[in-house]
Amino acid sequence: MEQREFCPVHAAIQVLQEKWVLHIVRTLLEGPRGFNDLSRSVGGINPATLAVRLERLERMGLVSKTVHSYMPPRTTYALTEAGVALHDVINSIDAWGRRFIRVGAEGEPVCGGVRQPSEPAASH
Amino acid sequence: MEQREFCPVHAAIQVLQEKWVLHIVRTLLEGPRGFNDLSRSVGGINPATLAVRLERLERMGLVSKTVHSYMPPRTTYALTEAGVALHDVINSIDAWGRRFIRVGAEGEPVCGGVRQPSEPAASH
DNA sequence: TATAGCGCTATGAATAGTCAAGCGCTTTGC
DNA sequence: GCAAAGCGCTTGACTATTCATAGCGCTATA
Repeated sequence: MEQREFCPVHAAIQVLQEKWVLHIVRTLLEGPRGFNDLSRSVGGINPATLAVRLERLERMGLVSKTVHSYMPPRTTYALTEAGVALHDVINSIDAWGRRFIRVGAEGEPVCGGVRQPSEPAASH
Repeated sequence: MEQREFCPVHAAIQVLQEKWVLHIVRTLLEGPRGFNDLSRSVGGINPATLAVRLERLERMGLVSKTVHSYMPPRTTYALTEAGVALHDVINSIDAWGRRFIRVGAEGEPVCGGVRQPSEPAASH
């Protein structure tokens, strides 16, 4: 598509904006997991989609797949060094989210300014 | 979908992983822009998609829209305080990308180990 | 006068993601 | 000893999202 010079930020965003990728990375930062375990931890992801994402992430070198046994099937997915390095990205997203995201009236996320002490905190 | 307690990181990721959102934010961090200008700067985004994204981001409070005149149409989109705060997120993505992303043999992005300081990274 | 540009919206086609079911096989629980 | 649950996925049918392209009314510039 684009023939302009290679821009690392642009490329990084292209990877990270793919649906579920950040969720997958965040989950794997807690430790290696098997396919179904990962699926459950991420929550709501389709196995077909997860398989496609994991294959892409593995080809990119963000995730490493280890097959312990074919039958019974036993596999673990873990982050590579480049994947673990996304810790900083997740951390800054975390900080931003904690500071700016609240739940709106209809459950939709809303970004406010700095938290006012007067405003009620969303609590369940 | 999920009925578990509100998790700000999860919510933040949900917002940021939507296609084009990070690109839009990154562009708007450089300054306010009109619709077509923004479209060109982001590069490759469909106007229909951009319109939907901007409306959502505006409703969320990440982006503010200012209509200067209806005819001729003149509008600018800018980041709110919450949007500007994403500077840190973009920065860490930038750092990660510069350090770990290279171009593979077929033009596909690949994540390698630590990059040599001698190697230059093109900026856009 | 002609052209290009503004901020969008309307189409239909292409692509991406989702749901549900299920495979062969082993372990676990009773 | 036998049923049920779990493993890592795959398949096929469906839906949602994104795409390319065209165009609107109008004005500012050439």
